[in-house]
Amino acid sequence: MVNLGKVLRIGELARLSGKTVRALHLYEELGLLLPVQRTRGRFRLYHPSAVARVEWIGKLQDASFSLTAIREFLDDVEQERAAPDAMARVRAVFEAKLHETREARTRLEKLEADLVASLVYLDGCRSCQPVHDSHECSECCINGHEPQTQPLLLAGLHSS
Amino acid sequence: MVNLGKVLRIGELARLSGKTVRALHLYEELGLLLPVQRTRGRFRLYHPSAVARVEWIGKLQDASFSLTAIREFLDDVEQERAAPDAMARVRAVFEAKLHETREARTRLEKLEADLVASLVYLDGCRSCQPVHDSHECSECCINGHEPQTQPLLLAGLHSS
DNA sequence: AACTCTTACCCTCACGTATGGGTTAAATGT
DNA sequence: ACATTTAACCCATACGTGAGGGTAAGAGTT
Repeated sequence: MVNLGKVLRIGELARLSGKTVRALHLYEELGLLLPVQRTRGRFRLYHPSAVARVEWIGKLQDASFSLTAIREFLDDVEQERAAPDAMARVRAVFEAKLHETREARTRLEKLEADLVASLVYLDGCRSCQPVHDSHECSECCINGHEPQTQPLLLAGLHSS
Repeated sequence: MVNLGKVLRIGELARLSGKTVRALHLYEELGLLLPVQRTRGRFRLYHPSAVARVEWIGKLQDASFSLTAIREFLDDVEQERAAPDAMARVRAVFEAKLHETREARTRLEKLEADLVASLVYLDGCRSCQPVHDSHECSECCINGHEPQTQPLLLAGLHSS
């Protein structure tokens, strides 16, 4: 946008990609991102395609690849262009990640249910608030109400 | 199991709760877990209910509460037994977490779709492998195939 | 003797934050 | 036309964070 011509400075790249300057420095340290050149004063200058590169890194991070894993991933692809199993490797990695993701989603769904159960339980508490003062209500809600039915997320509050 | 009577040592507590000794030490440093007493030789001795406490900590961690957040949570509940809004606070925290969780699940679902799309794309690649040698296929699969349709998770591989 | 526990220290990852200075581009002054 | 100032930007370096993992030397327990 600002640079109609060719290059971006790190701040622009940061804004366009949604990352911080610090993060981009780190990516360079780890060999994930290189400026096409530097100014005389050592300012980094990036090709516009760096935005896509950084966004790609972000995508893989969302997929919970570590930065070093992303680095290995790049190495694999760059150095094994001639190997017959390059794509097979990528496939394997993605398939493994897909399984992880499905498991993570299942865990999140369980957590959601736990949270809802806890909120329902606390709703029950609120209805007994008018009956006695709030000190007793705390006792009632945290310690009472038949301990077995207490949601897991509230079960640790009694024994300090 | 081993201690029929009263107390657990840290290793037993670790085994029963599925955490490491190191983690339990950390919880103590942060004020989340206290031994009922120590032996003359400073070995920590825990009440059996500590197992539930540790499991509760784990549950909240699964809900992506940080340990310091859990600490604040405990403070809130312990120090505000007399305050009328103690339960309201707990509710608020849980409701916020529920929203976060739903958002996280949505993100995971998007990620799952991305992964599936990438795998489908790679399947397409594999079908063109017999046509030419693997070097060219790598070029084809990573750089070719109409760039716009390339899944996001594969889009960063061309511009090194 | 064999096992468990203690404190203490360093390692990891993906950055955040702080320091103290250098660079660049634009606006102003002469 | 050239010089200076200014604001914004950037540099390298180093230390801090969270939630532990790992290891070691020594001391306690059975």
